[in-house]
Amino acid sequence: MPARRAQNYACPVRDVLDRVGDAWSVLVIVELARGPCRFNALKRVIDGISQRMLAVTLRHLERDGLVTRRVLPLAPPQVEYALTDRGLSLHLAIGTLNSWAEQNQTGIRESRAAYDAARAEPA
Amino acid sequence: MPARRAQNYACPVRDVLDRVGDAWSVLVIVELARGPCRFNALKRVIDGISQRMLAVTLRHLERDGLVTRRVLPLAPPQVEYALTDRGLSLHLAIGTLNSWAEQNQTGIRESRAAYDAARAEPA
DNA sequence: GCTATTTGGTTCCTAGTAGTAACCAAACAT
DNA sequence: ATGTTTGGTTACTACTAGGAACCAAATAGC
Repeated sequence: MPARRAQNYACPVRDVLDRVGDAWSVLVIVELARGPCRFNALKRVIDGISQRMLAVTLRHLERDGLVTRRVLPLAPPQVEYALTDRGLSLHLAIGTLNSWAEQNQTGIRESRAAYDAARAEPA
Repeated sequence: MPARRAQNYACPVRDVLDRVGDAWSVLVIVELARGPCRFNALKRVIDGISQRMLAVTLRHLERDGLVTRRVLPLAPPQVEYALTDRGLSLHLAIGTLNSWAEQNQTGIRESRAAYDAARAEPA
């Protein structure tokens, strides 16, 4: 368990990234930031996610108090998910990271290309 | 490749998280933000990391232009790693996330405990 | 009445990869 | 000449992320 030892490191960011570093959490949060949404609606809009991964992701977010789950007493029972205040504040924090990403993605792509090119031709 | 499809989603954050969401990258960046550092020095200070993971992590960061690698022409050749300006700016962006984590880690722990307790006793 | 579809999941299994352990090679020290 | 430091690479494994398939209830369609 190397990640555990890393947490002895007392680095709070690691906690966040353990939750949000996976492929889907951010996508779900961003989508829910637009407003509450039902399970299958989320599944449709987050293209490529499987039912299982959406369910797992939502459970995690719910457990951390980032998302609420509300079952509507309807015929085919509908479940509405929404961001909590905490989830909303995380969305803002992610926004910062997003800005950085937008400003730097071109530069990063160039760096990668240069790096790869340098190894490709060790002439 | 679900993560790929997710990137069609045109979500720049995902790019960042793909690089920085792993267990070690943030730790390395935080450590290098204190100043340049050699390979084994990093290995010693980042408790629990293996040689391979440190090497892999540094390669990734170098490829993205976040870290420079400088070989010192000494007897047992020493390699000094340092953050680039881009790496430094990422460190700042991570700082935001870190603040959020510090402010919310208590609340999150409580949410988790409450959630787990609720499932434990489905009385 | 019988089938199909929508709701929101859960179970089972596999493929991929994160991570560990072991090996490598040069140079200096003892 | 054996050991230790430097900075890795290679070979292997165990875990888990994630896809495919299944489940169950109710309404809609025919």
